[in-house]
Amino acid sequence: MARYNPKETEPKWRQAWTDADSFRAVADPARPKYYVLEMFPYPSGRLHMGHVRNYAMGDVIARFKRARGFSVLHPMGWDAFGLPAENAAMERGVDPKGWTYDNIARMRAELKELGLSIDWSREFATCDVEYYGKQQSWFLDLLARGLVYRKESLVNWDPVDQTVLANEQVVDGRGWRSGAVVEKRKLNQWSMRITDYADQLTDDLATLDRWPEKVRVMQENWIGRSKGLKLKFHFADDRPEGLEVYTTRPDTLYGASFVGIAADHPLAVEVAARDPKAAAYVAECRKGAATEAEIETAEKTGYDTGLTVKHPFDSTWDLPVWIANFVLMDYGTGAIFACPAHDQRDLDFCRKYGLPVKPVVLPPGKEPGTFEITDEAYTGPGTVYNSNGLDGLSIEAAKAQAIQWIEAQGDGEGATVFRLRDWGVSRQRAWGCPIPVVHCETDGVVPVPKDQLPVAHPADIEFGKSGNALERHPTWKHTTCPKCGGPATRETDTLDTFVDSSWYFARFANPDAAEPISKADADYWLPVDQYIGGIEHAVLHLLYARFVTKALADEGQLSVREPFAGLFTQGMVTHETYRRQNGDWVEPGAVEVVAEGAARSARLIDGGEPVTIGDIEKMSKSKKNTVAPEEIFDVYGVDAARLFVLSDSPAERDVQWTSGGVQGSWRFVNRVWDEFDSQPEATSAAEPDPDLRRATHKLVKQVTEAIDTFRFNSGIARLYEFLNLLKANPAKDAAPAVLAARQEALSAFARLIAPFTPHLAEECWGRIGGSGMVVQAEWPAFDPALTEDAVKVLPVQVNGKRRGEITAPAGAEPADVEKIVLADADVVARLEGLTIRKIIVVKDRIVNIVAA
RNA sequence: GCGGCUAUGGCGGAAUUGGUAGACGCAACGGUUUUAGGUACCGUCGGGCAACCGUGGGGGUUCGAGUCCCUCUAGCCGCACCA
Repeated sequence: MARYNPKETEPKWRQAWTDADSFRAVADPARPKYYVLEMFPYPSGRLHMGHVRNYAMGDVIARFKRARGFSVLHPMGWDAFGLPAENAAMERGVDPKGWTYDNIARMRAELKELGLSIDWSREFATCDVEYYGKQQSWFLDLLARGLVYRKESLVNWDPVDQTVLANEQVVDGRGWRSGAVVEKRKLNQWSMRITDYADQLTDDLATLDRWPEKVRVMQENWIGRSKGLKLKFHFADDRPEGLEVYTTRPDTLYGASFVGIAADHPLAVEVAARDPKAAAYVAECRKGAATEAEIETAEKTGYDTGLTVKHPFDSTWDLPVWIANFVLMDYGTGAIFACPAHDQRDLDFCRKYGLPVKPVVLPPGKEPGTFEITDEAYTGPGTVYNSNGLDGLSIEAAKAQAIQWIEAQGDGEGATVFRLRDWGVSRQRAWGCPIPVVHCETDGVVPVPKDQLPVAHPADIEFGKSGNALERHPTWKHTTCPKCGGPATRETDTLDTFVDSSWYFARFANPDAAEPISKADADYWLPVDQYIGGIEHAVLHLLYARFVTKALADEGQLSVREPFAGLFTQGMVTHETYRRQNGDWVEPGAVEVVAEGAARSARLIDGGEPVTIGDIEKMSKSKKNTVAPEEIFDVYGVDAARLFVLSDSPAERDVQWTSGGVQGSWRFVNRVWDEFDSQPEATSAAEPDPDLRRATHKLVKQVTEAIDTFRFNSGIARLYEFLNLLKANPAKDAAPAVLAARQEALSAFARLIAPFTPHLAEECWGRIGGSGMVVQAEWPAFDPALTEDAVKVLPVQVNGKRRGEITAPAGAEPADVEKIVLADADVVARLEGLTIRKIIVVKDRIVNIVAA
């Protein structure tokens, strides 16, 4: 059997594609466009199996769409700013810029080895000054528009690393890197007004019908739109201003027991100023619970301020005002009214402090006299009662009525409240996009004029110490005010790296454009037709990109209002874990796994020490359960590796890497090559064998549909199946009809495997004398009439149990099928002693005889 | 607590969307070739001697259910004192 040699063929074909410039994206108005994009990588320095799977998926789609006549854009870039480069600088004393570009060079080479159909002419990194300078340009546009602002806000401050940390970088109250206890600090921070778009970002989710439901739900929850009432309670004493609360349950106002305010509420601060006990309670609350688990179990506590407010519908009814630890200052108005009967937290609180509990919603089927609240609040449907004018109304009607009354009284109005907060984009880090403003003593914050962009990093930036190297630089920040010409200092904060990735897809439309986004090119290419990436970006990156797209569309810089028409979230690559007796993790390459029947055990190859086989987990350095792609490429070639990560699991689920699995893919590669290699050069002019011919057309249909629906594993299974069929119809000593059918089959097969194993496909295509390269060939077409078998095997059931089968011509009428069935000896034997009640014939599918 | 998803052989998973459950692959077992093999090739492979039984458990709809409905259980993911 001819051995396939990927070491020879794979580099050869990659060079051929490069020479032919096969993957250059051309905005051809005569052809439909297709923009395929995988989330661009952080240049960590090495390619891992997760990259292989992610980019292989995108490549399947890109090659498939290209073959189907689309003008395809499939670009690649680098999400290159960020903390790891600065950490490397501190740990190893290297320059972040040099470190990053070295990593990019290494990873580019590795990615190119994957044989991806990428238009490399569009490549850029977000740390290229040509890129972040354009980002500064549109940042200034949003600033001018009021979508960017600066305000003092509470941030997580790491006192050792001297920087702000994102919430995700705070683990159990400590900085993830330094281990220092994180402080809350008030700092002037730049923010983007994403909350201005909260409604649109929610509403437009409904248009994203090619996004996973899961991601849409996550975004919807994250934005957290709720509709209710903002209502001002008047104080019982003669304080002029009222106390504003937010509620989604105005229907339960008659069930109110108290009004609760957050410990940080201005009123609480005021009370604390004159009441030492209140001050002590507020201080206690501020310490607060740090972890989620603590919040979960934290007891509801409160402090009675002694103040009272009047019930909005009954001026003789006074409600006490409590400071309560479960009321949050940064949601709604920082104050609530509590209805214990229909809210569990309020109930817990009222039971603890002996406050009244009055039900005002009667569950269906309950009597007013007998319904009682014990230790569980009732939040279900029902009819409002105990509520004067609202009595008898449904919850929805009572909400509307209460809001109407409050509005008529001038005490408030129906309001929409979001959980989404504005996006804080300031980072005290040098390795990021500088924020292009200066601070002038006379003119305050002044934007850098666009003709002075980019605001670039200084060349002699000194990393290697904690804190912001831009701040520390001796000269960089000193400049002159563009307005008055007087002395000024540059802003030394840089932008969150999520800003960098919030528009890169639009820059790919034309990475050389003078303006940030070439409108003409973006109008052709955008939106991204298929975006592929990890579920971990379900909220942050995907939400920011949607926001920036809308903001830039309102600026007139873009036409689309949604960046990604289709989204696919792929699963991870996992591997078994192994541990030595002392608990140390061991890499798979050092372990030999032995199977005795179903039982498996493992030991070190070197020395034979037994090792424990652990859980299957995401490949990670810390658990040492990684397999280096280049080692796999070296043994089996790129195609076998690509094939395996796509074939063994559905694309949205995790795939478990196994050495046996990739060997199976490698076997397939060889068997395919052997099949092509055994086909004689001479062509057969005979009429093709009809069965093989039909199987070929069926295969084309199945693989086409599988790729279209991201069911790569199923498509590959069909290819394996078909290869088995070819083996059963070998070229050796074949009849001319079979040889002719094989010609058609192999021609289709080479093109069908091309998205998955592109190098092998080229080699096979060349072997059977295909014209040009597979990358230039059209996707095979199928004749629908030939995708169905001419003769159908129909299972025959008696009372729903399979009792035999018959063959009938495709499309046979039920009456004719019945005749065949009733003439079948096996079936007749089964029916002995029974009376046939009914015969159900589903055309081309099944026969069921109902008999008793 | 709220929201979402999942459950099929020893394992990953298929199943024309209500019509032959277990395709395809891995592992295992048996064989052939080989000086040898952790190679390659061929074969067997849900359970049961069988009748039959089998898609997490229980119920239902239907001529027919892995697929639809109700209910329970287990696991995974996201959010979380959000008023």
